[in-house]
Amino acid sequence: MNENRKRRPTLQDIAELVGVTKMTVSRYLRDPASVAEATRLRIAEAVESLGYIPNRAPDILSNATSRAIGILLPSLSNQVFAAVVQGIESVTRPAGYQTLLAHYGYSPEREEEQIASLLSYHVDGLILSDSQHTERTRKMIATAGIPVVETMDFPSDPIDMVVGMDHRAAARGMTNLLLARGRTRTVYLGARLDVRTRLRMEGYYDAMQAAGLEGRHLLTGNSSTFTLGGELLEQALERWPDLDGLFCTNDDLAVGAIMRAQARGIAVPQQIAIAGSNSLNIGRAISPRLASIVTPREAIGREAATLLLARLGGQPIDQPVRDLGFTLFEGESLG
Amino acid sequence: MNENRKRRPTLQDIAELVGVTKMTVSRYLRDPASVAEATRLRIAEAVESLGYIPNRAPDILSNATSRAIGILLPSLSNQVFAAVVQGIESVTRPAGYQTLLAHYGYSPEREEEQIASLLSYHVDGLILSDSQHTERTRKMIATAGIPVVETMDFPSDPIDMVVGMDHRAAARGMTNLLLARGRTRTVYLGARLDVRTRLRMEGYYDAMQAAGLEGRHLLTGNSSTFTLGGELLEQALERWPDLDGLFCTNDDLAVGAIMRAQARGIAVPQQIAIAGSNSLNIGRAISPRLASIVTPREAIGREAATLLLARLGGQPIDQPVRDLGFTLFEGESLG
DNA sequence: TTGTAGGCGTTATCAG
DNA sequence: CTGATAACGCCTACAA
Repeated sequence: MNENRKRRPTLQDIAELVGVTKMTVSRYLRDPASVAEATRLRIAEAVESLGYIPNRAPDILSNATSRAIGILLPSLSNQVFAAVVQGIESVTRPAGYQTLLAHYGYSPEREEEQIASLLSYHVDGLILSDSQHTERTRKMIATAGIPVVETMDFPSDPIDMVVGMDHRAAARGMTNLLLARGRTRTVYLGARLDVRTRLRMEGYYDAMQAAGLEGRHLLTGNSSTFTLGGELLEQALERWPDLDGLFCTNDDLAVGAIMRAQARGIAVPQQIAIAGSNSLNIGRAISPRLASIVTPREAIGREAATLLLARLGGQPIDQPVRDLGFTLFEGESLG
Repeated sequence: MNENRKRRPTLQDIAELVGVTKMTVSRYLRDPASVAEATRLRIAEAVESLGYIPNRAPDILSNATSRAIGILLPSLSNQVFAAVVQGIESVTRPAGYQTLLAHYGYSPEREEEQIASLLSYHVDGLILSDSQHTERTRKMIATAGIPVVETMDFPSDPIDMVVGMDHRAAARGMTNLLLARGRTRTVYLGARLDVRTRLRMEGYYDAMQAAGLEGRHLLTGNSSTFTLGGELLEQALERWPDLDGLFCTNDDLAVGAIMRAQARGIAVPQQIAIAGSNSLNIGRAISPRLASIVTPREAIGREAATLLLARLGGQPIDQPVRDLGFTLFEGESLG
């Protein structure tokens, strides 16, 4: 349907212009010093004038290698993953690896499609952001035989390498902080159920039960927004008028809850203590500053990329599962 | 260096397993009905058991077409572009087109690299998010001969098609709203200077000057964060203690400024009116609700993708530059 | 319904 | 330092 599209210049076109064979041009492109000076200058000129664009397809076809790695993100709108990508690329870019990004809206089926697509481009490795995958995803990865790093949490059945942190322990820690401040009627608020939300809820219940308290939670399938945090606060208050604390699965919900509380004249933290997770910038800007789990997301990205490149370089990996830990930021919202 | 990597199964492998030629397998994969039933079942089984992964390289190589379009994003952490991508994919996915995402941190040089990379994969079209490009970027795109849509603003020298809105007029409108509320000493706050920040500042000055007032602005090269909004507020107050309004280049800064003002006991909007741009969810969650320019970002994505696919389908484009307009949300932060 | 031949653009390999 | 040849995996075109 688009027969009129100009054919792109190839090595052959450059070669003809210069009067050498494409082989010489190919050499020039990979290492200019490998051709004679006179030839070099003429090729350089021809490449420039034709606006040559390299074509990866033949290379991929014959090498089955691409110097590209695929990154799978659950969501583009979650700040957390922007930081992970930054960490990854701080390692891959200097090493000359390209990154191909794909997102899948937290859906394992969509993740499968996206992985199939990346594999069809022969990426040399994959960095995943989830621990739940379809059977076909696992099989495709096994067939491709490329190294994989699962990031963020710890899969019960790892595909290959893992770089994560213990969300359950972190949530336990944060819940204990709330308990230490005397908050015994905390409610856990969760949105779109991804693995991390569930793990944090488990950590919350761990801590509550260890303290001899029953926990309470409110979940929704909607994706997290600030306004949703406000709505969940209202719902929680209606259901449990005596609540004295909120532990939110992320900072978006938590900040939304703080704002709604303040708008309604509920003092934070005096009447209700509020904690979040991920420690986004907005939690530092709001007053009171938001207590939050500090996730080492950029470090996770860096470490994942480092492991992957090490494996691609044939180095043995002594410790394929790495826990990057976490810290708790107490802020001013716990009382 | 990775000679031990398993070779992936090819059509040939499947064919040998089944006892047909790869041509038959190829046909089966594209249209199972085109193969005899008995053959079909045996091929299906073999495909499954080998975990066959399609390989795009040969196809790209021989067709110079990929059914993929490249999307260039200035930043992964800016919510605005997540919405644009969603709009694009709501059109491209049903049409069977893949999207390849690349980001360039607002740097034209990095944009150039990323575009080169996408072109090397033979994307069929490009959707850009900026109007400033290097010379080489323009040349590469011309050489590739593929359709391009520039989105968000209106380039003075468009490459091809354009889907945007008038940021300058929008900023003029918002400034006029501030003026209508009697705010004559408004300051414009800008962060990392991209084209939109500059256009909005121009719109602000347009309106101030039309009202016979001198404008004031405070710019920084840092990227926008909520805490930065607070800091800029402080700086502005120090420099112009009499300021009665802030117009921020985006909602992040504006929300940060509101929070800092509130923490310092400055009433918004009574003492200082505050406006932002982009109309993110947080502006609706905060109290007072933030006045903001409502940018039709998802619509921009949809329209851009629709134009691009129309062109790829060979349809004539009657109107290659489209203005999707804007609205102003007054919220409660203007007084 | 299935098979054969040839080509897409590049690089590895071997010659000169 | 440069050239010739073959190969990568799939699809189009043609043939049986």
